[in-house]
Amino acid sequence: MARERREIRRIESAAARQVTFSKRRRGLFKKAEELGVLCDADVALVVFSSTGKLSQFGSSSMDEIIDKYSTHSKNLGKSQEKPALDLNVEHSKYNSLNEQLAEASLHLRHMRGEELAGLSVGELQQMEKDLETGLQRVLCTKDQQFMQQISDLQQKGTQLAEENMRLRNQMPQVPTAGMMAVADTENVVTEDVLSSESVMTAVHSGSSQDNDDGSDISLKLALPWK
Amino acid sequence: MARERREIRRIESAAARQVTFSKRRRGLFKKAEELGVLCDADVALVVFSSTGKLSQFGSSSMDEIIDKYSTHSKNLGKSQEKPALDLNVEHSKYNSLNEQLAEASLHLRHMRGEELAGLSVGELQQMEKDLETGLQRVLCTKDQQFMQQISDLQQKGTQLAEENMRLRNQMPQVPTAGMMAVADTENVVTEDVLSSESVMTAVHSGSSQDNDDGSDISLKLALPWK
DNA sequence: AGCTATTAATAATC
DNA sequence: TGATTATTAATAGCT
Repeated sequence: MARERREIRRIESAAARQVTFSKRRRGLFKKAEELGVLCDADVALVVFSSTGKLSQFGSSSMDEIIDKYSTHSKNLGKSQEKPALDLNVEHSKYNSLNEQLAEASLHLRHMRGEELAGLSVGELQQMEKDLETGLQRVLCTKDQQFMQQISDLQQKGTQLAEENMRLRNQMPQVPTAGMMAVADTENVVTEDVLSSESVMTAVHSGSSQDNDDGSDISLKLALPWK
Repeated sequence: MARERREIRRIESAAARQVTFSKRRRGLFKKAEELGVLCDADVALVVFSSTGKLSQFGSSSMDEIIDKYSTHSKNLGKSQEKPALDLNVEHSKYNSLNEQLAEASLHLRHMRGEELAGLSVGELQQMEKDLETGLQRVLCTKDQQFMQQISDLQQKGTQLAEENMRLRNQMPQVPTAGMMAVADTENVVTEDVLSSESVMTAVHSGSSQDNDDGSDISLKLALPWK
């Protein structure tokens, strides 16, 4: 990469060696960093110059990467000086952890939609859409039922409140404290729980029939509550 | 250094990333070796691919260089004891942390709907499960809130019903048809909408009046919803 | 340290 | 994965 090709041999001249070291070291670190960034890799680089000077680079924490390395290399054969049983156990644990990490990484990539050779995007999307639609429908139904229950309850509450009012009005005397409290409660009930649906339009039939039916229905809904 | 300049950013496509990783890794290792030879330097290079695969290079013994590095770095702060056991403990901690971090990060991105290019059937299913779980939790929360609303309404309804009863009992005469209707309603109400909370005790006033009023009320309530 | 002439690395493509 | 090639990046030899 230069005016002239250079043989890959130890540079005898200390000065030239130093110069080349500086230049190439910079290039090497740059490359290391680029690899780490581009390929989402963990890179650890340690360089001791011939003068003993230390340079280092780690895409993340140096110690972390080195620890990881140690774990791997231990797993792959080398028996440490103090191959205590505990150590071996620890090693296998580390091994397991590492495997899990790799697996998790793979799993994550899949989740990210990467490395999906077999499936077509359209198929996947269709599947997702279908599932989502199904879930949405279930949700809607459930919500509607809840809404209905609430509506019914509200209706029931309003009905009872009005009934209370009527009873109170019919009762010339005997106003008790309990009644007062109830009155308050009624007001609260009247407040909208489902604002969107509480556009109650008051309509009255001039005549009064079918009362029983209406009340029966009301009763049915009300019963469940204690 | 190629057909086109490439931004130094994480390559999203796993396939492309893998290809680039292979090429650049080779280049990096070559450069590392050349630096070691040309400049008589000690070079240690450790690379973990995004899949967790380990690659390493050492101009001399890896462990030797790493030891040297450790010695150097020790001076600059951290005290690394010789007790391998402690180191191992540290390693496992590190690994565990890494795993958790990576997993959390992945899940987050996934939840956000990011990085979903393509998936295998198996992986898709898992994704769906995860998504469903998230949805389920949202649903549960929503349901709980609905339940709470219903519960509150039921309480109010019960309170009102009891008040009605009290009022009725206090009213010696003037028993109207409407009252009867209400009484029926109460009975029906006893059916469970929320079985857990439906312990309504049925109490009836002997008299029955106010039929007309009751019907009016029913109509009012019924109209709004439907 | 800068500056090029060259070589080496490599991104895109097959 | 490997080979090919057009380009870019790295860098050897000088100043």
